[in-house]
Amino acid sequence: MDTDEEGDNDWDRSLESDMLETEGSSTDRVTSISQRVILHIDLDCFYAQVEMIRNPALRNKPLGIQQKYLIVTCNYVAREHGVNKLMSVTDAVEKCPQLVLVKGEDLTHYREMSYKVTELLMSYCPLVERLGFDENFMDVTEMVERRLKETCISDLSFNGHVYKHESMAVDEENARLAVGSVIAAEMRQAIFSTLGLTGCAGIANNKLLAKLVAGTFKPNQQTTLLPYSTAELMSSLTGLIKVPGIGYKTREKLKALGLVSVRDLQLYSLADLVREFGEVTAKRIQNLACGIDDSPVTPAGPPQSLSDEDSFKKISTLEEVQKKTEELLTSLTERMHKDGRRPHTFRLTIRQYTVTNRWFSRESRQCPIPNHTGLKITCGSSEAVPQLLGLSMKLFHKMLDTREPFHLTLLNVCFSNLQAKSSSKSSIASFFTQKCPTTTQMTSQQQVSMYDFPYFNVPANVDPYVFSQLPADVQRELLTEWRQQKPVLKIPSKHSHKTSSTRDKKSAAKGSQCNNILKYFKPN
DNA sequence: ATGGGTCCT
DNA sequence: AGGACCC
Repeated sequence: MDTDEEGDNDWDRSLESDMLETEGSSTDRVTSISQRVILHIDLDCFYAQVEMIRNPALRNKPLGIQQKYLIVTCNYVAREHGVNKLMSVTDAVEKCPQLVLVKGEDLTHYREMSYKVTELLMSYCPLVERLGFDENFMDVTEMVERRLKETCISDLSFNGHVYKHESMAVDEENARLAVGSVIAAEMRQAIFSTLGLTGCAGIANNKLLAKLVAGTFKPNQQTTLLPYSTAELMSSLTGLIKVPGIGYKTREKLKALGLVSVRDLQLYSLADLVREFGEVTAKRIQNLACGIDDSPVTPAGPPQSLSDEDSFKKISTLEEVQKKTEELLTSLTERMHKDGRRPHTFRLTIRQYTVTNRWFSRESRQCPIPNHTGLKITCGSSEAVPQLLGLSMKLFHKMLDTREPFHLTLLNVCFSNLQAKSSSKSSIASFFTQKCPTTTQMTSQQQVSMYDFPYFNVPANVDPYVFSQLPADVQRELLTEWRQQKPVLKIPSKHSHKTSSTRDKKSAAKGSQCNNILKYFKPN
């Protein structure tokens, strides 16, 4: 039923849409050079891997990571025993009585490892986008172009699987993806040898396809999608909800239109779809169903918000609310202090128990953070928590009339509107005004060869991580300038601490003076 | 669901 | 402030 043979038109559209050239260009050569090469790197059972690194004795045992009554993920030994993600602890232990459980409600270690992975990837190529804690997209198009110029096509081969092929010769058409597959293997190897983590990679011409194809061989494998196999990959999806970008609500609306399969959505009238969703969304979801996705890889910076939450069976008194909120605030302010930036907005979120459980919806109230409080958070003063607790209770009373009985099942505290506490200048501007008298050397990392080093074309005195934090258009502008000229900007290199000209790692990790961006991308 | 995150309306 | 999406 799901087999699809005649729908060729969709794939012609797909190819055209991803081309950078305008419609007139139809030669194969132009087509192939205009395609992006996107990697999706997806760590295997991430929380379980982190716990197995923390305690290697868990390696050969079935391991489940428990949050409340749920197994949120488990290692592959546990999966062999029939344990799966998001199983209840009861069901999991029934399936596998020897299952070892590790509590995973505190995300600190996972978050730290997650940023180490992103940081490592960014050291090769600045265009890295995070998705959750365990997935990263990379746009390696420029790296591929550079390598291709110095590589003979006859010396190339695909690394890992090629979707729906047992083997694949490299020719001019697929050479760029082949180079992408080699780069993907290097990224996975770098992650494994420096952090001890395994993962999967997908290599394709856009994010959607890279992500989907990454999942076709698991765990610890990689797969490349050739453009002409797009139709097969998309129609292998068992339902519209499997298309990233189509979530529960959209699936339900599509179901109401009679659309349940990917193919249904591909072939549905766009005009009718526009009537339901509006033009932008209609086009986007129909394109997704066709494997078309021109969304860019947007480089990750430091997080836009920090939050801490806890769920529970029941909280029904003000005292309990106060106590739980204080706990949450204590850990959140600690994290915020380590971040180094100053939050300007505070939000309190609750979830109320209701019998007619309207899809677990939350309510929130937010307010500006007064200057004196914000400063205390950032400098790590113990007075910050009581002040925030005061704010929290005010917000709480805006949501609930506490003269009436209440039943909460969740509390969340969140800092947002995070601003670098810089001295008058914007933080980005200040990077470029700091002077660094000595030119520092770029050292290669780990087993990475100099040839591969990420910032091949950025000046040696530019910190790659700082560079990677700049908006993409600024990056491109600077790269263009640097290609033509000597660098005009003086920026302290992160490697310069080795020659003692800047802060060492420890003071950088501790120091409240340390630049906020580096917090997330420097080892602790 | 859990304990986070993103961006858009 | 809520809603959609992602893990």
